[in-house]
Amino acid sequence: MPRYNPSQIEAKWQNYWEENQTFKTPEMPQGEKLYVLDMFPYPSGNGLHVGHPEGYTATDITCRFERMRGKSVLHPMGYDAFGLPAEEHAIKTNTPPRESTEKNIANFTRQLKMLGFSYDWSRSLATTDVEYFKWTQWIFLQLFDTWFDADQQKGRPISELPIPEDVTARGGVAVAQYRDEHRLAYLDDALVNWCADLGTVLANEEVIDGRSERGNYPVQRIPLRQWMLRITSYADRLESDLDDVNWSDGIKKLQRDWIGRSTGAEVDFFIGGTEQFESWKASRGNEGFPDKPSDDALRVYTTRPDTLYGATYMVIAPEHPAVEQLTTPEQADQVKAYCEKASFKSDRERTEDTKSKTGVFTGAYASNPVNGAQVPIWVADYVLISYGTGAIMAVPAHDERDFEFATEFGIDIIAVVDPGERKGIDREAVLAGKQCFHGLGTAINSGDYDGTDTAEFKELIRKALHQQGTGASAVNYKLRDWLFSRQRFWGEPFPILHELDDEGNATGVIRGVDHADLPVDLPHLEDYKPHGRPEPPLAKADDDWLYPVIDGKRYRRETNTMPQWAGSCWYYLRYIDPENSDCFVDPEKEQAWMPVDLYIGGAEHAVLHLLYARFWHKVLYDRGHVTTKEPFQRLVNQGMILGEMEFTVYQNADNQWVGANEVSRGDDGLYRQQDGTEVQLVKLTEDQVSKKGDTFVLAEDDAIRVDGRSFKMSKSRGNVINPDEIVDGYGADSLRLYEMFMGPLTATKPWSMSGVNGVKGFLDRVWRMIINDRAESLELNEAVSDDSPDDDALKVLHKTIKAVTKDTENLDFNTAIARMMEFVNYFTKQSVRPKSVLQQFVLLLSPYAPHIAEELWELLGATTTLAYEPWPICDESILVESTIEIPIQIKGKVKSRISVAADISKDDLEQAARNDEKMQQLLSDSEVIKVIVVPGRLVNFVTK
RNA sequence: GGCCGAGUGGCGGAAUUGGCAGACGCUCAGGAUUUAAAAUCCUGUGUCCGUUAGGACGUGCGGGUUCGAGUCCCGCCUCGGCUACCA
Repeated sequence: MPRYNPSQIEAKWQNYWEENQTFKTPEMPQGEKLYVLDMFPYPSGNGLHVGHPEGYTATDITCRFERMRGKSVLHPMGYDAFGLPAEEHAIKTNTPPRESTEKNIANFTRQLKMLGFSYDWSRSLATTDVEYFKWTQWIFLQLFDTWFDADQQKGRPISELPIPEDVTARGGVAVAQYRDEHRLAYLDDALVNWCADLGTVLANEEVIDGRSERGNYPVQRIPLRQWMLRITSYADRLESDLDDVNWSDGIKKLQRDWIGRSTGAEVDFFIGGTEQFESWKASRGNEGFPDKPSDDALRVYTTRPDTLYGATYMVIAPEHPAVEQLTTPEQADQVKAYCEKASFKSDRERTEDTKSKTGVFTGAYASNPVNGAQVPIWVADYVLISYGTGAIMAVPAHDERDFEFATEFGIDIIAVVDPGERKGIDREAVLAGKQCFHGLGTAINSGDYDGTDTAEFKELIRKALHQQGTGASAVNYKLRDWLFSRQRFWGEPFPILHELDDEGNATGVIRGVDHADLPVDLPHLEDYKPHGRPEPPLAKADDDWLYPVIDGKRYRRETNTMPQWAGSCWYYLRYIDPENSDCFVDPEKEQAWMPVDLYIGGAEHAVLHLLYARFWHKVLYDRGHVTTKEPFQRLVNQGMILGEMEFTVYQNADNQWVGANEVSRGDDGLYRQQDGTEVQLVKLTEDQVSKKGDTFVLAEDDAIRVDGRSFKMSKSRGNVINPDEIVDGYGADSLRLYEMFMGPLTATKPWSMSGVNGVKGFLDRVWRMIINDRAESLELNEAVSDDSPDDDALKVLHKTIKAVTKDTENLDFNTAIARMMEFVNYFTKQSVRPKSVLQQFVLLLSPYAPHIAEELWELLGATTTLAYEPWPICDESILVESTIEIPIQIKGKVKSRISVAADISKDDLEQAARNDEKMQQLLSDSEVIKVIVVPGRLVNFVTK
């Protein structure tokens, strides 16, 4: 019986595509190009997750569709294979990381091929390939060789860095040091996030609530000399160039918020005592605002210079260099104790108690530059050393945090902004300093500025401060420089050498490895486990690797490795020219294929990966290696796929039901709120549940509330769906189709096994529409005919072509599939199914379910793949209807329908509506006061 | 706490510029076919009233604009995601 047999068909066509290299992409685009990119997966040991095929199917549909529309499509796939999990796994299973990584890659490749994606597999790459990371190292050397010219807003070769005379005068070592300080890749003693359990430092972005994102281990802040990338130099461009790309507003906003640009002013508060204040101010008036704060002033950053008159105290971070200088002898013990305590506090502890503010008075005062008022200087850990100047002027009347702090320590609160009368604000309380108001308003208690509104005040005070030399406009970013080194084995080695003196000590001179000597491969190590100390595992390499000698000079290799993000910052460029051994990408090919026209992936990469990749791209652009400012022209984030809907309720020890709304989670389990008795979670099947109002309840007792929702798939919850099993049971085409039919690509949606079954049912019907599944051998359904189609058949076909084309263009795959289902529902009812119509339909289906489509295409008479057949064209003239049905409303409610000529005039339509039998009846005893006629749409009578 | 997104049948979801709410699929029920089952096919499936004909209500809640609101405006509620002292 020739039933639809996906496993047989799918294997057959996957082999065909591979043998015929159907999807091999030409070196250079022929005709219009389209570069469609998936976020390449991390090849974990668990294999593919159903979230992967969601985005991959979406891009594959687009690629197959556009190929048929004649575009030259680049659609590659690879692996982001360096990183912590692979190394952790390798340690656990005692295998070399490369071995287990390669095994995982093989498994991923098998799974991806099993899904029938039209990748050009000859372009596949892994970030762990030595030939790949050779170029990752090369790009790092580009960063090392670049400084950022703030005037031109551009990265330039380090050789073009202007060296100040006084540096030149101090000799070659000073010049080299000056250069090192300005490179985009530089070494810095930074307070880093050290994670002892992982044995590495982590980027800020990898630390969540003071714990590691991977593994959830505690993270400590310690000072360590680390490689940093000067991404902050590019903050402005990373922000403003978002205007030019086609990304969702949500993702753009996430990136903007992460960059966190704010504008305001830096202001110096004099700390040399009241007597000298006037003379200090006078000298500042002459000399202007210095680039670096002088010793006699404390510099703050504020976004609200208009509230300067309300500054009743100042706060410096515990790590601020001026702490010691400012602290008076009487306060020394207290301040010292506070600062020590703050340094031991983990980030977690510091963020945990954001509600209660702590701090200590230094004993010192500063003079407010606008009026000479004396303000006390405090130390408090709610001010961060890493942002702004590490010091603030505190305006408790108009800043929530300062308000809390001032309330806690009984510091004056002086209102300087009058909110006026507005909803939700108690004006009297604000003016009395009893409530905080951070909005805009009118200045009060601000000397000559009284009565000015906030925006204008900002501008005036900025000018005044500039003139007086006590302040200047400033811009700050939440974005910090990127901590780029890791103390782990499984990453790209840095192509950097540290010069040694005769005793074998580092001289402080560093150099890049010559291009000719790239790649720097990882050394063989018997033991690469982390040991809880910041010394990287590569330090245990043989001397041959560790101590190269060049031109008689002995060097020690950099032993840190790059973070996992490195490889994913530029992989989209390598796909364009993956075999090139002279160059990371051929310039001609780069120009022809870039930018990426469509990039689809999960929103979890919305900030980090995309920001890092854009940063590298911009550096490569500045240095003339790529021709586009932005790498990814259009970005779409697929939604998360949740597990199957779960119904849960609770039971106490006596097996009595406890509603989901009555239960709370305690430290050691679940308990009933009312009496504190312990309860247990019970999973229910659908038939045990019914609906009452908006809530689910137990079918046997509708007083017991049942919780019904879907959860994120996770091993611990046991709701993970394995793509292998779906393909085994239903076929790859069903999996692809189901994931696209679930709902809009960007929406979060729950998995449903019966939904998969439903989609399989559709493919079965497609098969039977064309194939006689009751025959002994494979033959066409007897309804399939060579006759030319009648008008209705053509109408259904062209309606389908139109809708599927439009929906596919817009990535509205769920509705495109619905339209194809309608087509099949129509034609399975027809006893005559013209072959020409079915062929067109098979082409429409092919991007979605390519295997069955190829098979049916062949059975309908073709001898080669349909992958490059022209996409069906909708003939609009066929769709023109001569008569249409028009609803007739009374006061907006549909009361009747009439059938009229499609091109009926407005007046005739109204008359036809009035003539309708039912309308005459309904309108007979009421007065029509107005008639709305929308030709082609409706007629609406407004009656009294 | 802040920001973003979303609330439409039993479930997933459809609905040009405001213009016939519930396309398509699942589920469930009934029927046909079958010795029986599976598979398949047909019919029905928002709620309420009504035997039928038909009618009323209905897109989280409360208001508003409009001839007409799922869609626009104002005020709330709930859920999900991200973020968290960034001055």
